[in-house]
Amino acid sequence: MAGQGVKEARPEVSANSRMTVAAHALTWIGLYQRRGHEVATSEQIATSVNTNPVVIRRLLADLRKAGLAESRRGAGAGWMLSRDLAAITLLDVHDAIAAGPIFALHRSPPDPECVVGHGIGPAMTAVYDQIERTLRGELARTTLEDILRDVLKAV
Amino acid sequence: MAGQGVKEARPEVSANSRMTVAAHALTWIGLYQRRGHEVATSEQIATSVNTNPVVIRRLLADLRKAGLAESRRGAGAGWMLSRDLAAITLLDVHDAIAAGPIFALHRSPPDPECVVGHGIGPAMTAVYDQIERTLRGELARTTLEDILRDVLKAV
DNA sequence: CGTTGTTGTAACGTTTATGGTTACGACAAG
DNA sequence: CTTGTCGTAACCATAAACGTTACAACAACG
Repeated sequence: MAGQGVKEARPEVSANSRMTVAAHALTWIGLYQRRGHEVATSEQIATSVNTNPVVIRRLLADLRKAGLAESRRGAGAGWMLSRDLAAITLLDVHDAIAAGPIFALHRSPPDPECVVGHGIGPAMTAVYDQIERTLRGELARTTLEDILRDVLKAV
Repeated sequence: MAGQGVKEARPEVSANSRMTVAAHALTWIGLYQRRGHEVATSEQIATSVNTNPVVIRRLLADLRKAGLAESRRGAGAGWMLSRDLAAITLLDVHDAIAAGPIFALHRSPPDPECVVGHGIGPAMTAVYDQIERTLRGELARTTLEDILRDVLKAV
């Protein structure tokens, strides 16, 4: 090869941890409430997640919009679940955090004069749509109750 | 609400178009070869995709590493497929472009002293692994021949 | 009615993936 | 030797998500 560059290996990390953190936070609140507490603070959750409380508040704000969590203000404030862990699926969480599609079409539209450029969009969309449907089906199969059971089993 | 901010609406674009462009490029080469041409240039492909030739060359370099495409240098150089469109699945393309996982765990490890922080990683990994398996199964079901058929049908 | 603890949210800065562009060396056909 | 194309580095731009600081809003409680 020509360059035999030192700087190869295009990274490949990315990927959203929002789903993980959201599931973590809700599960934490659920367990905390089952142990008799009224509300959980973003500070407590952030300690378990190992991040900043503001990150938790921002994420929980999205979950609240979706009707999965509620918050109370003032002194002694905090967060609680809107419904039981068993009634929240990972699909609910996924939709709540407005996770975008896995794949996307071209950034700028391909050449419409070209047969391939003209037809590739719909062709790929058909595949992507089917994959999204399957993904949603998989996510819908698992509830946060399942997750908590798994978590407690690992102790 | 307090702020009722003007700057809400967390964006949600992202998503990889690499898969789309890779499928587009390979399909284009395949069709071009069926029409009697030996090789396709990155310039021609870039015109159809509506991007820069270097982007195409970079992408095809990845596909070549995976054994899906070959290139010829010198004058009259260009790209060709290593095997027929019918023998290339979207899973092959997916693996070739080294697409990362859909979901990720925490950026920095959660609190291991906390029950949830300790067990949430393995619990979510189990779910994510199952989803990846399903995704791969779906991608393996479609070949570039299927894509081309769809493309030509739309004319 | 003030003190206090917590949410709500703006405003930045940082990191990372990807795409776009320019530049130029390597290479092979003719 | 000329010419056309790949191979790749180098750099900039864009965008998403995270991390952090700051502070107003708010409600319980003395």
